[in-house]
Amino acid sequence: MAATIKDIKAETGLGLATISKYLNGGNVRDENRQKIEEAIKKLDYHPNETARSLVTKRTKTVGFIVHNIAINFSGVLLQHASAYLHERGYGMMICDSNLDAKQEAENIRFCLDKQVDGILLMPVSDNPAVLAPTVRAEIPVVLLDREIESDAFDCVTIDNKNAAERATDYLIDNGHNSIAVIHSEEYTGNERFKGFLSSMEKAGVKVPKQYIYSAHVHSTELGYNSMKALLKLRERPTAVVTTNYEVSLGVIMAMNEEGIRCPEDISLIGFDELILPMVMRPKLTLVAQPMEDIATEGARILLKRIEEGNDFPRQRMSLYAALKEGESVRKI
Amino acid sequence: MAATIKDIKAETGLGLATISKYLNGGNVRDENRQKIEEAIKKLDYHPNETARSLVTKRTKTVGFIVHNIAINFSGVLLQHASAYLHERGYGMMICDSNLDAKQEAENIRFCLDKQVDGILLMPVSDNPAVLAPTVRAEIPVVLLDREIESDAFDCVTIDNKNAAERATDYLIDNGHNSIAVIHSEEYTGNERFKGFLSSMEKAGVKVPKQYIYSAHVHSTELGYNSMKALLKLRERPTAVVTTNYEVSLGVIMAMNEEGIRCPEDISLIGFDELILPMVMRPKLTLVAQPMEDIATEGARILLKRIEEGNDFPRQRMSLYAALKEGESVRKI
DNA sequence: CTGTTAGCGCTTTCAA
DNA sequence: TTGAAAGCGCTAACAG
Repeated sequence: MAATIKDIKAETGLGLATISKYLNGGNVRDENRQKIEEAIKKLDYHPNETARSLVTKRTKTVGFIVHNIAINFSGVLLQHASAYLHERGYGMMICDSNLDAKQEAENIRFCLDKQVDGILLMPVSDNPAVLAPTVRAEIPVVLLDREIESDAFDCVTIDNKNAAERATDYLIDNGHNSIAVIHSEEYTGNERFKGFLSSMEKAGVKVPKQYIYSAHVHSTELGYNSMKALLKLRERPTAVVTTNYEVSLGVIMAMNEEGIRCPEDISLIGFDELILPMVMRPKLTLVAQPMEDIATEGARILLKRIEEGNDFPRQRMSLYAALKEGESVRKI
Repeated sequence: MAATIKDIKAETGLGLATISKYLNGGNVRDENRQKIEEAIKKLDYHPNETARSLVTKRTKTVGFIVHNIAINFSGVLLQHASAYLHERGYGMMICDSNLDAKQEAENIRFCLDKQVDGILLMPVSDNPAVLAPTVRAEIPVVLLDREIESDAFDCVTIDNKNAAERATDYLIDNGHNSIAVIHSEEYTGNERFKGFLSSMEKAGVKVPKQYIYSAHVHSTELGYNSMKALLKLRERPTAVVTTNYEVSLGVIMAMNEEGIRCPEDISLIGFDELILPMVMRPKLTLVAQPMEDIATEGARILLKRIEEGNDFPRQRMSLYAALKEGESVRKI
């Protein structure tokens, strides 16, 4: 059996309170401090965090609920959030919603039952109702990557619409006006689609229906199938905008299979500076999300709410995402 | 404040023990069962898992310590392990060692302090000493992906040496005998390197020194730099074996930059069936690790030890990794 | 600065 | 089946 504070008491002859005080950084007479430290070493004592949590009502653990843990984007966010939290003594309970709103709701309940101090959520659902239990439990939630229509939660996203608009502007500035778009109907996909439309409208270019592809969620298949379809058209677009990393991969697959060269035959612009766009040839021109900032800002806000209470206004951060020029866009 | 079992007691007039029994699936008179269920609904009661853990000495949480959470391979393992564990009511506390042995040791301590019931570890260090604290705490550990020289821990890996040997055999069968290898000095890198050498020896082919590249850890840079160096040689190899996914990416980057065609100019064979090899052209020929099996077998063994105790022998599973033919190897 | 005491919310004997 | 009581390991008044 692991040593408890009582064993330290027996070993040192001191009172429980003194030992507890020492453990929590309080002032203890030097002589006693030494005794305690010796006993701790001798007995290999480590405080039981469960017991501690029961009385402090703090678990020093936050839940991180991810819409899809298998994708690279999540891994990078996880990495930065986890580094930030660990440095501050917090652990991270991870839950994968697997793109399923029902699983997401279960995950929220799960985290609450585990008494997490707060939740970092990359939402699947856009329904604020799924978060109702967190409100009742008075557990703060920070939304990452996607927003939910509700002023009850902090959130950290990028300027999705604007970023997509700038990306499309870039194509137009390079002489393109026959541009297709492949997007999802998720939050980010929709916002980015809006940005695309806005740019096209601004430029006075009409977008034919057969140049718009979409599906419920972002996926490699969506990109692949859409690109295949686009290539069957009599009038092919000269450029394609994708609203997500996986979609870009699918598009590239399809282009490769059909022997289409990029950017000579068709230009491409996408999202997210993950490993592939750097490895690919040509280098993909893309909108680079500040992933580290999204993660650490989200974690920072969450810890602030946990440790300083709720008496500051909701934070809705929209970070700037820069366009990084690669070689996948041809000047016409 | 959240409702407690005492509130249920007050609401129903029943004893604490009866309610607790109900919560834990015991037999309760139908009439009382109804009362309890009503009260639970009315008060929105959820058992406090922290309190529960304190008395049962079970947190129903396992630690998952990953050598590097940012890479795709980890994400996929995480996905499968998390699905398996959640289904069985277990949570997952995640820690990233960031390829640093010191952080790994801290993570182990962290998990132990959080009273996890068991640990899934993708190790950075190959020193069994880092695991000493888990032995003292009598917390079971299952090693994933990499082994540690010690008969104290279960582990689930693939037949690394054999897989690399088969991959190299494949090159040789296709007429190659001028083959370079790029590996890390980590466990998997070394094992796979051994397999490479074994195959070459079997075929009676000598490997010149300048065809062997290595570094401490697997990385895109290692692949990139090594390939660049290889391409400067007067006598270039006709094929390259890499011992890891990231390394392959680096190799491909270098080939692209130098305008080397694969497999026409140089053939390539690598590890791990993640997204890139499927998107690339040509499709990469590779050793596909059974990632789902690694994760779920590891989790299965861990839960078995947690729930059934330590009275069964150490498990050292070495799963078979199949060679998947792509188009990156040319027949000579 | 130190020690006693009373819980945190739950499970678990044990007797009824 | 039920309930009273003890206690998991710790912190937090409070009095000394």
